[in-house]
Amino acid sequence: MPYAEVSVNSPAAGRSAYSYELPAGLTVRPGQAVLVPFGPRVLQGIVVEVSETPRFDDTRQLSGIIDPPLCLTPQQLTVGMWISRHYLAPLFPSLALWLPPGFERSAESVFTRSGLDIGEIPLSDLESNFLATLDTRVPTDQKTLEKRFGKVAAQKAIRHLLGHGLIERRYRLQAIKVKPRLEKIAHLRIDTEKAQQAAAGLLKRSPKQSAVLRFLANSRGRLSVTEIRREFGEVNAILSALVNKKLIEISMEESRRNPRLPAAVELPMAHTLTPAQSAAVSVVTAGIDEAKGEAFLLHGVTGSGKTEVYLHAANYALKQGKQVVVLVPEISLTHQIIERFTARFPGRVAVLHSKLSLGERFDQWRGIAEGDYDIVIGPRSALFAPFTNPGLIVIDEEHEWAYKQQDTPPLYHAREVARRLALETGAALLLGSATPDIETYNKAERGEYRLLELPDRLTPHPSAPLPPVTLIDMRDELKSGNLSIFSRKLKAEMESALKNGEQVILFFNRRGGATFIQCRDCGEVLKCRHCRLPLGFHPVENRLVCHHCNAQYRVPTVCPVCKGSRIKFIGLGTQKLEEETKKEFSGARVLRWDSDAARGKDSGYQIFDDFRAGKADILIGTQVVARGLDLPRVGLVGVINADTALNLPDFRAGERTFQLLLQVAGRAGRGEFPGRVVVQSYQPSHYAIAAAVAHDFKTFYQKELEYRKILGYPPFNKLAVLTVQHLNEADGLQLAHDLKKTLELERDSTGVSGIEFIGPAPAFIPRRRGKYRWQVIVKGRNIVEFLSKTNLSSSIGVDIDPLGLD
DNA sequence: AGCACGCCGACT
DNA sequence: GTCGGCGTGCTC
Repeated sequence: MPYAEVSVNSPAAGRSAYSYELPAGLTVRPGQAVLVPFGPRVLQGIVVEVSETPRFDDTRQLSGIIDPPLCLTPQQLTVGMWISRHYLAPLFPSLALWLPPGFERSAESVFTRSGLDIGEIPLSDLESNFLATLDTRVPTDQKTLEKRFGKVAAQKAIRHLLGHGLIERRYRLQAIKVKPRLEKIAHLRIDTEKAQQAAAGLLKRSPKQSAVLRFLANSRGRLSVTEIRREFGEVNAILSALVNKKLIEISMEESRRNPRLPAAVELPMAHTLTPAQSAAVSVVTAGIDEAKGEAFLLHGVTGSGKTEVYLHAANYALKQGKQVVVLVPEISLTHQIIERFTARFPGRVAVLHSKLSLGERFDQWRGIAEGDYDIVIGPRSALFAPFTNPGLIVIDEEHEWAYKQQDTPPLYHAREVARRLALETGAALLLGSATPDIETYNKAERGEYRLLELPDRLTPHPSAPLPPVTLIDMRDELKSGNLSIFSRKLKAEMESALKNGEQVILFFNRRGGATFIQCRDCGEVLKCRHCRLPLGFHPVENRLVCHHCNAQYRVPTVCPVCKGSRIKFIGLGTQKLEEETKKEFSGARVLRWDSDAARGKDSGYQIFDDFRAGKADILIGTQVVARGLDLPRVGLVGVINADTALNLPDFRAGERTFQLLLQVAGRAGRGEFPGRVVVQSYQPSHYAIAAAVAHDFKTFYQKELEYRKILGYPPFNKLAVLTVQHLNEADGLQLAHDLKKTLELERDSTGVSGIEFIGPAPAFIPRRRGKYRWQVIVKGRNIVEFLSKTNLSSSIGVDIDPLGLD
């Protein structure tokens, strides 16, 4: 008798599949979406395996196949299961990444009144009221009842009434969330020639009918009623007259909700490539042909034409009848790349992202599944587009942190999942960046990825070099009595740029602001004695705390290095910077673009467009202004505080700082004006800053790798963060200690070596939803293998390859 | 996530 | 004695 191992859509199912007996006559395939009984409910599930022997003795019968039928491909199934294994994530959500938007439906309770008489049973007013609202046949769902009687009261009443057998509970899946949209379509019942004749005949007596008929005939005999209405106004009577004359027919047809894509002019592929670009393209196209899932790292300085390489490689894959996935870090900031793809491949590009409505996302998904589109662009989730034969996966700005899923398991990294998907499907994987991730570059160096370089910058002036960078030591400014935010050099450069009609970008590094303490005389940042990571300040206890090992220190009054007394909390906001800028440059028009200013759906674009259109002279911004924005009138970029991000308690702080500085420097000199950059820093000799100023990725990479090696950070070890939560702070800490001890015992008893546990320490968000959170860091070679053998309680959060250790 | 089971305090 | 609070364990 056949059995199915099923991943069940219940938080309780965890990482395991459950065994079900197949009812006689029913066959299912691995990947199939099914319904299964789970406790008192019937839930959604995905078949992961079909076998003759169950993994569990006491099986129940599988309920049936979900309608309409849906089945993951073997590759999708394999990748989904890999995600669950590798990230120690629950199985169903890992597989569900492939499911159409709105597919997941949980079970809800519904109630009917039983035939039982109330008799002597004591009921409160609310309970009799509650009972009266229920029908004996038509069930009412719990949500409605909770809305009417209040959540707690309803639950109490349910319990009481159920206990006395006055009501009955059943379960059903939530209502379907999205349906295909139906649209009224008018089409001709006669050929277009006859329709033209009929229209001529109608011209005298019914001119409007005649016009509508001609309009239809001129539109290949098919139009939606909405379109006709847009042209002629209210047309219901006219259409029904035409229907009565048996000239046309009206039917309901499925239509697509189309998200608005940037309107783009069609552009041919004719663009000539530089020798470096065409060399890269031919290597990638060979990879597409070989279909072995090879990975390529395209390392190209800002403005070296990486997108053109993507476009040519994509064009090649499409010509082979294959599909293309293009991942971008955040959809809202990358509409330039969407524009270029839609211009080159009009009508073939689907966009999938969370700002679309559920209906739009559903329709894009269906369009992809039905072959209407063969390119998809979107953030990390676009990787899970339902392509049957992907030939190329592009990850633009592959170093970006947005590719790591945060908060909701599975906490996957799109780059790593794309690697698995490429290996499974044979698609070529193309990672692009001006500042590759250290781990990615390390893989390229070791030959796991193939390195492609674009060393030259393409600007209107073909040989324009990278913009010269001046590094200002802010300690010198202080010593010479300049207490302003602006160094003398930056101020002078800004004045001359403004006089020259150039635009200026001021980059302000928000990350790390006010969380660390620095000496304004020598630039020293207070660090943990054990971990060498900057200490965070906890105002409540007035103490300095290491977020790595939880060591605590008193706040010193003098600098431990230079004995100076000007120890300061670094705290400057963009708003303050805006004020200061307006004060110092009174004639200039200033715009601010940070996450506060860009809250609204489109206001980010708005600020960008305004600045690009020359409506302001100075743009002040945080991370967002560093992205790949093309602003041709920017001559000068000023970095207000290059080093604040260096002082985050995070081993990737150096990498992050380097990436940001290089990106922001790349904004200068992309058009009419020669670019230059002024970088202000309290730690100008730090290798991340020195290398960024020299535009020298290689040197930075080597220095950073040395540092990672000494401290045993990735790529030399793998990391995981385990988080425990508890309502009580001390109990939570105790739990975390217990966890660490259990894991240490486990490690020692199984003879595993090279794994260490650090902490417990407060999590970066030490309290969330009323619960205190403590974390234990796991560091070592085979930590995933080790952790999956231990049976961690499901209440412990696991983050494999965390972004930072903060 | 729910829900059942089961053990302790407040009350008829 | 009973009702009902929420700690613990289970769902093939």
